[in-house]
Amino acid sequence: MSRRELDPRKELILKVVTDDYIESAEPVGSRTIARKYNLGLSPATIRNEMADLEEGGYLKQPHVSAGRIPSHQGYRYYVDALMSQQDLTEEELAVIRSYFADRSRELDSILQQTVKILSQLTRYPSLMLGPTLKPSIFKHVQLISLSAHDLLVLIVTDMGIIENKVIALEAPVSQGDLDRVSYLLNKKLRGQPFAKFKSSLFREIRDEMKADNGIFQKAVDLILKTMETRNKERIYLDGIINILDHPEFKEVEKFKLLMELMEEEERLYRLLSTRQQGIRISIGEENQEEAAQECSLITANYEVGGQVVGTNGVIGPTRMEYAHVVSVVDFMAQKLSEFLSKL
Amino acid sequence: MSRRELDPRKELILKVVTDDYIESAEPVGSRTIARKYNLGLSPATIRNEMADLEEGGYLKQPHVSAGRIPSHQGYRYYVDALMSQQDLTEEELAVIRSYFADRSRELDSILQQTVKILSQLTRYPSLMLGPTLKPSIFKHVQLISLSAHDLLVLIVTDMGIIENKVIALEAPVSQGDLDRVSYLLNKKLRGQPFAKFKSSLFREIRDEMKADNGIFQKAVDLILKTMETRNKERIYLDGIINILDHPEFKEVEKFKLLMELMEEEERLYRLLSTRQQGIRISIGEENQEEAAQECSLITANYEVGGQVVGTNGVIGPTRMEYAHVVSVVDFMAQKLSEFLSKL
DNA sequence: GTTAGCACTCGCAAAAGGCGAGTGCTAAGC
DNA sequence: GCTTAGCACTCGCCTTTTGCGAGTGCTAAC
Repeated sequence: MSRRELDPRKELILKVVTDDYIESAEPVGSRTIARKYNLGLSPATIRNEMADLEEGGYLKQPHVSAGRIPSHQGYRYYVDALMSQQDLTEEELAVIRSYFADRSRELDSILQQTVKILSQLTRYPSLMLGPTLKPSIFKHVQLISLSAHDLLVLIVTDMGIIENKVIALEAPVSQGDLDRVSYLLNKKLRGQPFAKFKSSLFREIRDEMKADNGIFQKAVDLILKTMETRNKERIYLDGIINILDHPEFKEVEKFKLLMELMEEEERLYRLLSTRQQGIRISIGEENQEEAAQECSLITANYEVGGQVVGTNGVIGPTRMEYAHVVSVVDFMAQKLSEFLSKL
Repeated sequence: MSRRELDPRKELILKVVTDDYIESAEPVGSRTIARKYNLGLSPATIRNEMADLEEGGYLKQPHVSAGRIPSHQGYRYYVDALMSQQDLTEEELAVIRSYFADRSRELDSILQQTVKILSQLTRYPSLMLGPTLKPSIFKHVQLISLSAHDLLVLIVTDMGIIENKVIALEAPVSQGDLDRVSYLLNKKLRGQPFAKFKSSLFREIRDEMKADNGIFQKAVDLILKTMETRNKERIYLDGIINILDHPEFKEVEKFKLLMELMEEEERLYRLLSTRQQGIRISIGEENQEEAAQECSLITANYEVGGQVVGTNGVIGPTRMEYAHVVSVVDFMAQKLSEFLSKL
């Protein structure tokens, strides 16, 4: 990316402007900088530099008689080259560590809690794309008769429940029969990684079933299809209110746009999903999603056994505490990876 | 309650004022009423009546030179005695009916969907308190080994999955052993209503287990405790953004208060939980919850086998379309009751 | 290249003014 | 005695005006 294309003094001023704006949410003027940051430069000099930075597209002025704020390009440069690394405080580390120390919960609530902690630590809305099935190991399938014609199918992986679906049957079946099917499926599949599930394996099972009992044909088909093409990963959200603490959302309309995005899983999914490794920062218009074009999104993928399985992240105004959030999101993804890998 | 304590003309005027204010969100004046509603009364007469209604506490003036709006007492009278019944439109009926016609989903997503439809039909945020365990029938328990020391416990009722928990074991156990325990528990419990679960039954099972295999003692204890004291019912939410369409929430602070409430399950639980039968309307300060004191809450309980198991409802400004929402919430609860009872 | 000085811009907040919807009161009418 | 026309009055709100101040760009001197 674009780095080291500005001379050191311009970089310094861009950094100071960005830092100050992130903190204050007010356009920052040359006087403020001179007074507050002791750079050994007069306001006039700073003004000249700022004019250059504006010409280069790194800063902009909301209106003529105001100070400067970073443009998207300015933020991008800041994030890529200027931002000072900010380590997590002891408290923050402690919160995350102690959270992951307690292991006796099921997957769903672990993820829900994770995203809650993420929003508490960053003070921004946070999101999470739940883990994919692929690298998991099949643990168990169970068919449970709910009524004469309804069948509950449970699929459990080494990480916990992944899928549960009710299937309507045409012909009634007894729990005993279901147990036999469950037993056979488990015998075939237990301990296998999902990644290995191939159509051939399913066909083999189906044929075996057919020989065994014809009436299960349809049910088994459905189950196998469920296993092959499972629903989208669940999306977890927390701390949406945090966004209201920032002046860029004081107008209800702005907030509403974002809130609408939050209520639509499909769009969130598109926003989050990427198999790119490591931390990802999308600033403003870099986001495809229109409602998020005045926002920045910081995400990191988490892994199980070296393979990316999900994403956690934080969304906020482009004027976001990048340094801090990057640290938290990164560390969180790391810990979550460790945690899930241990399961 | 207070009904028929106003003469018919005062009632008429209170009704007209309330209807108009609900629609327009603007204080309504005597001229407007005379012009718009053709009551055969001059503005002056209406003014006199309104002055009386204000003295009686049914109306109030936001400020001297404005029209009148209903007070909480006014809304209460309106709701109890004046509100005209508003039947659901054919479309609305169709939406709900066709929704409940499709049965092949699992409980959790049914409830999630229900609350979504509720908010779409009413255009207010809607809430739902998930069903309690009590009137359900135990269908299945399954112990699944996730790793050497982690055990997934699943409890399934006739309505679908209800509980799944990970339990840490001290000593490793094999899946085969777990299957045996599952089998025994199921033999004892399948088909029993949860309401019949008594400590004595559990003790009996535990004793039998003890004789069978000592190392399961602790696991079984945990499972039984889970069954006895299960977590709070889940709370479902949808359509929070709808509240932003109403001018009473145009100030972010007002909205934030409500949003904070929505993110705290504990408070929502207190707000919703009641075993009172039928429809319930809480207007403004009648709500205990402070954040909801400028709101009204309309809820109805749903039942399985004649026993109340959960609550669904809608929250909105006190200036709410009571008649319509009451119909929707009521019908929805009814259909949901039917649906769940059929399972 | 840096900086002091200065005229200029312009958003914003407070003050001023005018409008209009709505009221209460009074007195006349049915 | 209830109803209503008439009228003076109130007061929130919208618009306009005004003044302030933060900030700028330019110029000229260092």
